[in-house]
Amino acid sequence: MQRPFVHPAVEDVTLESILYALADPTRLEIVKKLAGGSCGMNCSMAAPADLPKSTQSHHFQVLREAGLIRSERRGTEVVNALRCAELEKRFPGVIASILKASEKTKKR
Amino acid sequence: MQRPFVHPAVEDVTLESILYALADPTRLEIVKKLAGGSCGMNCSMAAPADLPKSTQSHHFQVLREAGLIRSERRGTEVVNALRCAELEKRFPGVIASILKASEKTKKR
DNA sequence: TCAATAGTTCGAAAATCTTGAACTACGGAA
DNA sequence: TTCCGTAGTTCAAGATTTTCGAACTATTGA
Repeated sequence: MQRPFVHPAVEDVTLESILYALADPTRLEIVKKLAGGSCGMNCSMAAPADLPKSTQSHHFQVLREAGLIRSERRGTEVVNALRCAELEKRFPGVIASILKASEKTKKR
Repeated sequence: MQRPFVHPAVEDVTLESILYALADPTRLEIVKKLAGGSCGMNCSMAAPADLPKSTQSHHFQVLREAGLIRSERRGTEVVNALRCAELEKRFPGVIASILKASEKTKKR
């Protein structure tokens, strides 16, 4: 827990890592939830309720390393936030259109 | 080879299957190549040159079942084409923005 | 009819993912 | 301050996916 989080610079974020991160249903779920709330969210808040913590942790790591989220330790918890603005600048429309599409799709 | 190809109806295509299919570097490469040419392309044409045929075949199957491409047998070969228009209607901007982003990224 | 081309199928080795168990860090209570 | 609970991480191994060689099928052209 002491190791600081590593976030890639926006210019180092690759499209592929983004797609890879979003291709997992659980991670897409997390991203959707983060996109919903305006401010950051801790891990257990953003992840599906029944997901084992070790799996949670793994998914957040993938999202972080892909450059999709920014994580910050706040006491005992970790606050995660989507890097929307930066990513929109780097890959215009990609995240936005995916999030929009995912909203339309979810009511099923 | 006799089995006919199965293509999902547009309305059955899921965002997740699309993202999953595109998240693989090889498959993204294939999709980019298909998006480049205006008409269909056979498998070996669209796939990276050195990719084993069995792997090729697998990737095309994934793309097909995800709903990204439509494949048709033409004599001994299979002609593949992106289902752009349909997908644009179902998931506006998703494929387009990804393709655009991938162009920007590729020059490296 | 035969050979060549284009792709598919199968099975097994290699690579990834998932998760329980044990652990670390921090904050609050006593 | 020490102890407990909460939040998250790490590790290792079992489960799942991917990859790809080898053998196969279909179709075309000679």
